[in-house]
Amino acid sequence: MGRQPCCDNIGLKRGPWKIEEDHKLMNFILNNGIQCWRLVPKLAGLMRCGKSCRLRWINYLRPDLKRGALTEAEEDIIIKLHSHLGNRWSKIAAHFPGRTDNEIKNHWNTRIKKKLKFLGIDPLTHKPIEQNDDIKQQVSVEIDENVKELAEKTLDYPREQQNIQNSTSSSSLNESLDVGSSSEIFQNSHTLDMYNPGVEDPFQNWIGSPIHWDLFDNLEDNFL
DNA sequence: AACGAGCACAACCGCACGATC
DNA sequence: CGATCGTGCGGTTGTGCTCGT
Repeated sequence: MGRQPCCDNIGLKRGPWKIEEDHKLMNFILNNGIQCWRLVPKLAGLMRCGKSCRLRWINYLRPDLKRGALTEAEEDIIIKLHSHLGNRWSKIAAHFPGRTDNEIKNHWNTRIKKKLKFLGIDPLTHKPIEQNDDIKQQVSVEIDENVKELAEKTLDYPREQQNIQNSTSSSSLNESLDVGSSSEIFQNSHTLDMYNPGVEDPFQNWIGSPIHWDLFDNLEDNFL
């Protein structure tokens, strides 16, 4: 009883995809479409399981994928969405056409999580981490001293900083995003910096306020 | 130049769920 | 109505690259 595995692993290739394999899969799907993932590798002449082909297509080969690092603004939206949706990466990714759930999940685990922890925010609850007073004070001092360094080194921030600092207008922030729906989301929600009028550096303001999440609440209807 | 640590990302695994038989 | 199938999802692991020593 129980489910059969999606494929027997006998004779099937695993590990990183080669360019020839990518070409085979890409050509097959572009010419024939996707009827049944299980049949795709057989018909395309690949020694992979259907699941592996599906993953490769979704996360890497799809023509509509957006390449490049996630922007600071996209990170903000991800954090907000995560506070509402939790680890439902596919739901979060649905707000970023061209981005994959895997990509967002990886970005969360490798960068945003650390960023939040560093700022004293629990990535799970999105609330300030409970600490005794001594530790709180110590962490607070460390954060103050390291905020700039964090922004400059850890977060690949300067590029975005330039974009943001060059203008306080929402349109400029939108221009700093790639075209696509995240940009549209920002246009619809009048951008995040509308909540901090007059603040030249939204990032500095953001990290100084653990309850910054409240500022996002008005955006909820636009997202959910 | 060689090595190891840390990091980012690609890929795999196992489970859940809806559809179909 | 239960068994099976196909697919999607989230957690985890593997791999390759970069950087510091």
